[in-house]
Amino acid sequence: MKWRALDAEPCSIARTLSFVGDRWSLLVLRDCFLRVRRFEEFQRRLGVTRHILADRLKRFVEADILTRVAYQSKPERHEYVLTEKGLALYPVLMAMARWGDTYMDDGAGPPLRYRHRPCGRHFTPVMCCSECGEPLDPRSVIVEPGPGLDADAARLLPPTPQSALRKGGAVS
Amino acid sequence: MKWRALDAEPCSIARTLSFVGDRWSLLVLRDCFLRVRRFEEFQRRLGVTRHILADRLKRFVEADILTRVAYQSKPERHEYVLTEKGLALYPVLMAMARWGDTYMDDGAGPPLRYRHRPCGRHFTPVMCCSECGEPLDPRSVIVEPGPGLDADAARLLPPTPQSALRKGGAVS
DNA sequence: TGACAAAGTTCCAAAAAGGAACTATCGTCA
DNA sequence: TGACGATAGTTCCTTTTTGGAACTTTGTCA
Repeated sequence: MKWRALDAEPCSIARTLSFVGDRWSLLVLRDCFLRVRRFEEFQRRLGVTRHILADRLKRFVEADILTRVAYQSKPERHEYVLTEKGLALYPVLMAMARWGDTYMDDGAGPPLRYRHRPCGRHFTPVMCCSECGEPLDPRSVIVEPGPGLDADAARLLPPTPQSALRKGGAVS
Repeated sequence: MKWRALDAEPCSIARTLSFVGDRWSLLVLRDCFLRVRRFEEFQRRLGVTRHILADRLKRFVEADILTRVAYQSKPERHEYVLTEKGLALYPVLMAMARWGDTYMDDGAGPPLRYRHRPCGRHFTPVMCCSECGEPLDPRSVIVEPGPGLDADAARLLPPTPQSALRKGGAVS
């Protein structure tokens, strides 16, 4: 399958990956969330080659994930700022940070900690159910076809009734 | 920067990306969460070339994200099942699904819907603060150095005091 | 005038992915 | 017995994507 064809797949994960499923995209966005805004600073921090960085920034701007804002003229200089659509990728990055903190810790503890301004405490991000607020367990989630799933694409569905995710896992 | 060197970066997102930051890894895992377990079925569903699939599965097994379980002998056949470490990547995938549902909807609505078995309702995944339970807004999170951040790596930190994430965003 | 900075662009070599065919083991069926 | 199918890979070659370094452009500052 061709790579950029992913955005036509009837799967929201595949569509998201058509933007961020490569070596550098999410690291560029991580830096955006850390208030990095300028080409040179992305390049210095990430060590990515310049033409890859230019390409990723261009694609993000085209996708309205970043906007290019002039911060001076003569010569014209721009910086890259997250849009609302870009800010909405925050849970993806926090989920990765959490996983890395848990499983890729080198023994020294997490490199960064996060403090929640409203409650004032250090926290970890937890993925919760929008309806009941409980933390999500993959074994407690039932996947169902949605309105955007055409008949042909039903191959993407899991078997019914849904089997256990693993030996000993919960079954309906 | 060399790609696999990412796992040595003092950043949990970079370390996580050293496993899942490529074209196919997260799609393989998506299928694992949909109860796909066998080589042929991954290959058929994803359209990925066979040697890439073999390589990704091998790497996941080596990383203890999947385990290889025999389901018959003569000839020996194995299937791939998520470990706890692999199951812990669920929030990453759900965050991507949510973003795709929101921003990559082709007008037909989401391809899949999720029902939370404990409360019985369709839900969307929401990233929340572990301490107060409120949904996270990137503009309300303060990033601080953690114990795993050596002095040299402090370059990864954002400027202090932390500037606004975007024009009009909240500032401390 | 010459050095410097920011933001790219260009060129070539190296690595990774795509595509198709090939291999190996065993069971089944004629 | 021998062909065929299923499963799970492996091999070979081509195309695409990255890595690395140098080069360009526009304007400031000493």
